[in-house]
Amino acid sequence: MPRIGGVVVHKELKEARRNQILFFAKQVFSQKGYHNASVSDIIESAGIARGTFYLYFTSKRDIFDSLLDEVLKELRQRIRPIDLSPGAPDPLAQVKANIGRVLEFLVHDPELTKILLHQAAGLDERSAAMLQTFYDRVLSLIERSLEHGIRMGLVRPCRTRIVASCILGTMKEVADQLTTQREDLPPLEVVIEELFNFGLRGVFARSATS
Amino acid sequence: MPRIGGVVVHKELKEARRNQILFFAKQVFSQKGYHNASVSDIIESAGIARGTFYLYFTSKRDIFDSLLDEVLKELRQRIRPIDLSPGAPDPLAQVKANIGRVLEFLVHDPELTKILLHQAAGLDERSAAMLQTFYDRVLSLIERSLEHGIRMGLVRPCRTRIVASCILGTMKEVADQLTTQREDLPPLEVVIEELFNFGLRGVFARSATS
Amino acid sequence: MPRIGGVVVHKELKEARRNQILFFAKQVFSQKGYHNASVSDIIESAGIARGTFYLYFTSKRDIFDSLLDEVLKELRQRIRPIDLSPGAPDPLAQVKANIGRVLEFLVHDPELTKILLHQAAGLDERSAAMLQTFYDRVLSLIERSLEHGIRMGLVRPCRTRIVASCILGTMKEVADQLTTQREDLPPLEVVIEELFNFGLRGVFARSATS
Amino acid sequence: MPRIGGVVVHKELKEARRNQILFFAKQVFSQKGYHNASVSDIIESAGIARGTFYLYFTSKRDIFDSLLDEVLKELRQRIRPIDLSPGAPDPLAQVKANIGRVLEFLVHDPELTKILLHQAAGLDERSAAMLQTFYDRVLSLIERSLEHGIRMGLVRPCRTRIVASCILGTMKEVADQLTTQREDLPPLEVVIEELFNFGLRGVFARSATS
DNA sequence: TATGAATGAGAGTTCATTCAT
DNA sequence: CATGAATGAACTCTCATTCAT
Repeated sequence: MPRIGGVVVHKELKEARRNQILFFAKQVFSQKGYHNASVSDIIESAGIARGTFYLYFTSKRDIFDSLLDEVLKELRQRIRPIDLSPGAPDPLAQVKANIGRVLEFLVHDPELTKILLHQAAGLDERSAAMLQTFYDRVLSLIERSLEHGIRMGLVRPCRTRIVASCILGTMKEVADQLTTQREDLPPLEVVIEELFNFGLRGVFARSATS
Repeated sequence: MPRIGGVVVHKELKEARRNQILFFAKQVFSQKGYHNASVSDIIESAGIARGTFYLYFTSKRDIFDSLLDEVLKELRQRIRPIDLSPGAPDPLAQVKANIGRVLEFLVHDPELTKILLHQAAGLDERSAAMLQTFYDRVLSLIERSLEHGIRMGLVRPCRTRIVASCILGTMKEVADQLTTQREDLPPLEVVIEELFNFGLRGVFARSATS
Repeated sequence: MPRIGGVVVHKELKEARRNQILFFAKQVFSQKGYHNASVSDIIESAGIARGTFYLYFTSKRDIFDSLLDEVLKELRQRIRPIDLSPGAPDPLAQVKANIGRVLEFLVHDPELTKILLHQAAGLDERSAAMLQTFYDRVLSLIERSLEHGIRMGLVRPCRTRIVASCILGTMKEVADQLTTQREDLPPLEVVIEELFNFGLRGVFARSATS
Repeated sequence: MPRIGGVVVHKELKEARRNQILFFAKQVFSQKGYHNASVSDIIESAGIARGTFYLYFTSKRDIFDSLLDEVLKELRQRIRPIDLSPGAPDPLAQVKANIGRVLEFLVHDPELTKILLHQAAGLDERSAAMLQTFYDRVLSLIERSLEHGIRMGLVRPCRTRIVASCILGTMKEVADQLTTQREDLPPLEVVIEELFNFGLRGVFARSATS
């Protein structure tokens, strides 16, 4: 028991230290960008020695990837396929819940959002591939939902791939605005509502008559 | 006269040389990203000497900014406020024309698009400010159009700022997909049509009845 | 008594531990060389903690010196001056015995031999001085033997210093070959015989007639 | 012509610069050893900037290898197979000439000799392989000469491989002594003579009678 | 105007050593 | 006595920029 306890405490401490460094690296990367952020910046802000950094991460790139992994993993958990089985909640409500879970997380961690939206995009092939994989999965999910919707008569026939891109784009841009703009932020529910309505009905006043 | 002519020819030559370097830099930046692209990469692909580069540009950053300026300037020209004066074309047609002009350019110059969407985003404060200014102008334009539309009864009442972000987001994402995906590209007109319809009517089948 | 016994046992344990670490360090140094071998390599292969290492040795250099000391001390013991007192064995037999004792040890501990011949040579002033001292002693011993031999009419007159170097060189090179070549090793006695004959008579077929 | 001249001068200048750096690196490596010599040491002694170094050599290792290449190449040129064709000089004279050419070069460039004998030996697998190849070639050459000599009745029957090692060893050790000892250096001819005689006749006074 | 050798600040990374537990 | 997390000096290498030709 004490032995195990010791090891556990030990592991927890290591984990805690690692998270502490990750926390400061997140700030630094989000503020200065990957390339303009130096390992020196990170260790200074974390208050650790150079060597300590390399005790927990194999390289500057490694710690960046850890952060990127973190966002993507969290987002993957928050984006759930629409459940169409009998007794499942209203599909539209499920869509709205997805939007809510995603935006909630991104707004709650603006640095990670910046890293996802601004830094990871143009870094190199490696991160491009990570993002590609992630966004492709998301797009496929949206596309399939649209196809289901069309079959059910809920969604109007359309080029699902293009429309899926549109929907992804609205999410990205709104998330970006929410994390960049420091003022005039409407309550998150309002944003979600607007986002949802825009995707559902567009901007036209009486689209049915057109 | 010959003097003047000489100078003019001279200036034209300088301009041509400059554009030549810009052309190759565009390829290099779009492919490798700002930081991973070295001045060596640019001068090698342009076939000029190191010193020559600094005869036309003051720094690596300078040439990148020139490229960024180029996209933004071109896009600014292609995005025109909706003309509501009597005798002007149908507002919706004007909107669609705007979308068309923008996408046309971006698809026609995928390298510049990549630079705009991927590289410029997380570079530093400087380029962040340039983009901010540009996108703010675009967002304001969209917002004002929405407000007009609401007043005219064409557009349903909504949070115009958020909806403007949504619209901007769809444009960005679709442009990105168009320039990244090398295959399965539908004809540009189809994309424009889908984009336009999505913004106008959303995805809902019979939104009027809801 | 138990106290003393305790201390003795204690000291023996310490000594055993020390030797254990020395043993693994020997493998590591001989395989990777002094500089490419890290303290991490040593403690990992020895299965001890970082701090433990510094309980038994003051530095990486210290443990290397200990190993070097070990070889030199052993070799010094195995190289014995030729005993010319009446009743002593045949001088040539004594020479051959010397060769035998040295080669026997070096072949038996190839790692130490590698450290002696390859690592210690170009390390720094410190080890250079250790080797210098050792080899000088050996050379002097050989030289004095040659002088004796000349006086006794056994050895032809020659520049004893240079010839001593030659003899030392043959020993070094043969030892190196013996510990480097993993195959085709002739029996040690054969090697000793050849080495001895070469030093004694050279390669010439009938040197007496020349 | 002027064009070609320009290019030639240019190339010559580059070559000169390279050699200049090589010259200083040689001193530094021979004095401090590969690992204790830093690139800073080299550029300081050469009086050039950090970047300049990497203009002429790709890495610290690269410049060391260049030096090692230099010795080995030169030595290969100076070691010539014994010519047994009719009318060729006396084989023994040829052997002595080989010894002379090799020692001459090594004595003339003691730094390179130190690098060859002390630094390159225990550096790593890479340089070990280079040396192995070189020494194997030399050993084979000696061995073949011995075999010829045996067939011609000039050389007494023996284990040629072992004896070849002995001969190589005498050369190495004598070269080492010559370049290490700063005083008491006998004239090179004397050394060559002694070395030659030792290899030929050994140390025994009248080996024929034994 | 064009060149490209030279520059040097600054980056990421390693590793022998220390010391609180 | 044993541990291993923490340290930081020192290393090699890169690359935007300059300037004499």
